[in-house]
Amino acid sequence: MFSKFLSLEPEKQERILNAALKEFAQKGYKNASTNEIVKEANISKGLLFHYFNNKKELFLFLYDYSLDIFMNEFFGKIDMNVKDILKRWPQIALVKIEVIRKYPEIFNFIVAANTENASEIKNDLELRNKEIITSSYAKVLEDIDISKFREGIDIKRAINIIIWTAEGLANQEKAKAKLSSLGQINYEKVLAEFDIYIELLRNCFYK
Amino acid sequence: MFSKFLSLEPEKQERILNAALKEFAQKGYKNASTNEIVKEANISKGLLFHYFNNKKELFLFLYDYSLDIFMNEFFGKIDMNVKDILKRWPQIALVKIEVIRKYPEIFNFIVAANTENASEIKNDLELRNKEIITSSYAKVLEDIDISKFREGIDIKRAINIIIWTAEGLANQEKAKAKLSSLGQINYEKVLAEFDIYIELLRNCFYK
Amino acid sequence: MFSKFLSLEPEKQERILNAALKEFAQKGYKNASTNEIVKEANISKGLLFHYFNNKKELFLFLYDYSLDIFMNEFFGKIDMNVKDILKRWPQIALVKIEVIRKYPEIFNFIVAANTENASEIKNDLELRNKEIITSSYAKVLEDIDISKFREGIDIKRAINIIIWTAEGLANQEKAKAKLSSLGQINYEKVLAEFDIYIELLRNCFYK
Amino acid sequence: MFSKFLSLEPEKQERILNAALKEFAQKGYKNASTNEIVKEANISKGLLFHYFNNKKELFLFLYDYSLDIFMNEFFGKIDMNVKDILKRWPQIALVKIEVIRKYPEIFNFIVAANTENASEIKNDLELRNKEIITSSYAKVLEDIDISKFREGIDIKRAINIIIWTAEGLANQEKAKAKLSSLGQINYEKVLAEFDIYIELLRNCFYK
DNA sequence: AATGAATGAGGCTTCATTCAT
DNA sequence: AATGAATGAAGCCTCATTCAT
Repeated sequence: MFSKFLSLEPEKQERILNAALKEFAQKGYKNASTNEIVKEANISKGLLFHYFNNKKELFLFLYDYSLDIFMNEFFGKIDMNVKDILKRWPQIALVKIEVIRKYPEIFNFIVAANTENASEIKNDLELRNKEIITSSYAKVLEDIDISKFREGIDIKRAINIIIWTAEGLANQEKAKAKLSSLGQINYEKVLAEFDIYIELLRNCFYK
Repeated sequence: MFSKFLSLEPEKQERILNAALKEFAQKGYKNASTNEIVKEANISKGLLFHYFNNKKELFLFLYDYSLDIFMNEFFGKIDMNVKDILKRWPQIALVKIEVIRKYPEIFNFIVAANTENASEIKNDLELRNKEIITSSYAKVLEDIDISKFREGIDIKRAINIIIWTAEGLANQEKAKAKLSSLGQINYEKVLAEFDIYIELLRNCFYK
Repeated sequence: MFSKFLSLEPEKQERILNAALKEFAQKGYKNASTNEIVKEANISKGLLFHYFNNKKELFLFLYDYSLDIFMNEFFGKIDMNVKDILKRWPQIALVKIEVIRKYPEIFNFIVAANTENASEIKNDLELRNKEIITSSYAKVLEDIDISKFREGIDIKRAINIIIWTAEGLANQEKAKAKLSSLGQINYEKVLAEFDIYIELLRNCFYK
Repeated sequence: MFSKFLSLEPEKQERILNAALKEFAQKGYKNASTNEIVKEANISKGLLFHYFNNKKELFLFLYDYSLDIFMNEFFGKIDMNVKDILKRWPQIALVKIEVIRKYPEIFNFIVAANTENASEIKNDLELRNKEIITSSYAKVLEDIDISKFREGIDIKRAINIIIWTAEGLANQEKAKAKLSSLGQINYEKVLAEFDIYIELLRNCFYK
């Protein structure tokens, strides 16, 4: 399908990927201009369509590519031997942070793609996400040791609370960072904060 | 600024607002067509620009207008005498549901506006949201009775967990509804589920 | 449908029609350029699409318009009181010549449209032609006096021979004109030639 | 001129010719895509232009090639010893049918090429046709026995009527076939009909 | 105030042709 | 001879915005 593009010299591939990633992340699908992409990538108009046929296929290629890199990196780094969810969870947060630090543009693109309204791609994105999200959640929660939960606790819902707390904290910190002058997240502080919440939840749910 | 528009006969004002609300909610900022808006509102092309100068100002006027209506209705209905956060919170959820049911188009528009990437409006939206969100959170959490919390509990963070759990549950149900055949949220079921989580959290945090 | 265009000042309408007629007649549907049309008509790009939505609708409007003018003029001038086919036929040929002389561009366009391969419009043209051609033939042959035919003559086929002879002659003369230096048909000569054929056929088929 | 192409292995030559023939016949000159041709022929883009320089020369080479094959086959099969035009003519029709059945793609291409409006090739086609048509007509009518014609008959014009009748009938049947569900010509029926017309004309023109 | 014709820049996409390998 | 990546002009069409009436 995209063999023409994939057999390109890596340097050029990257130039095109980065240009497209950046343009889509900044402006969204509809507003992104293929003109800008080719200008930034320093290739001709025709060449982009030689590789990707049309704007939509370029976008979806980029999405699959980004998700692939992100997920591989992510799951490659998680230690599934940690069975205690309150220990695995901080680990996952750490790994996620590392991956974002390693591929910031890719992460930006994925986030932007999912805060997107363009009807042309909505279905295709949802199709891809449905599968990925459910399978990722399952994987991340796989093989959790539930023996540590206090008796009488509704374990399924307790786990949900743990997850939502983690997400909530992450979003809060992101929002704070946006408001601050630097726009940068202080990861060390976040992790420390994270530990406090974990302790709080441990007292609630564990024996 | 928009005095010309505001001194219009109310019926015509509404026609224009509804047409624009609907178009933006359905298609997003960039994809929305001023042509469709004037056709739906049954006014001339020139008139729209006579009132609002350009598309962006129309959109932002609509956003301010929507937020205003929504917030007024929302805060008008909340009973601030309920000081127990685990009781106020379900109340807030109920009120939110009522307001959404009363102004579905306005709510759709606000949601759509915030899942929007168009670079032309991103900054302006964020500017508006920054202020609103922080002040709303403060208001909703005002005057909470913390005497019920067990001793030794980190109250500020416990409240955060409560909030994030509520948000997490809401998002989960929205996602479920999207995947289901109807696409409709069963509010009664959600509220029942909500109660279970509240009980779980009460056992954790309260005396 | 095309009310916007039709309520234009006639001078501008004509400018646009002529420009489009000429471009399509010269280059065929696919090869014709809307860019050239607007340049020739001295209007902006957007305006053409404001009137006609897209290239195909412009073309089909032109076709219906051309056929309408041509047919009205044509049938308006034929004297249906002439019942003898060998007299009506030269009359028809004469009328056709007159109409072509009056609207040469329109005739050129109709001919060009029908020597056209573009798949985008083939169906629409055939749809229009099927109806027009059968009804025209019927009208032109309506009420013919067959009492003059010799007994034993297969009248239906004899009439076909008469028609095909007329068409054959007309095509031959057109081809000759194309080869000559002027490219112009000498109508007087053609009519004289026509009379000779009519006499020949009268001797064959009539009492 | 095309020596490079002609010194190719015949199998490859044929692959290219058939691919191009098919594409042009189906889509017309302008609409035909050199991309599709090279894909179908399984050669590289560059090679096509190495052999034919450009699209136009490819098309005209194909036209000359097709006409050459068609005419050779056609004239090779006609029995010029049949001197009676009313007998030679059905023979010619039969031969034409045989050749079309033998080389359907070539015939399709020739027909399509001549119902083509593309300005780039119009002149070149007309140039080629002018010569071919006049010389073919002369050849086909060569050495006709005119002694059978009744005295007083204008023989040259009578022959024209015979020719036009044959053409008229052929076109009528083609049009009928197009409208029918199958789109196929029933050759046996056409030939029977042909015989009726020949008898009619024999009674008119022959002693 | 109100209209809607008119603009023209910019959008995506196609395609014959070239050229380095 | 043979490849196919690369070009860029030209194609059709959209759309916010302006302006004469």
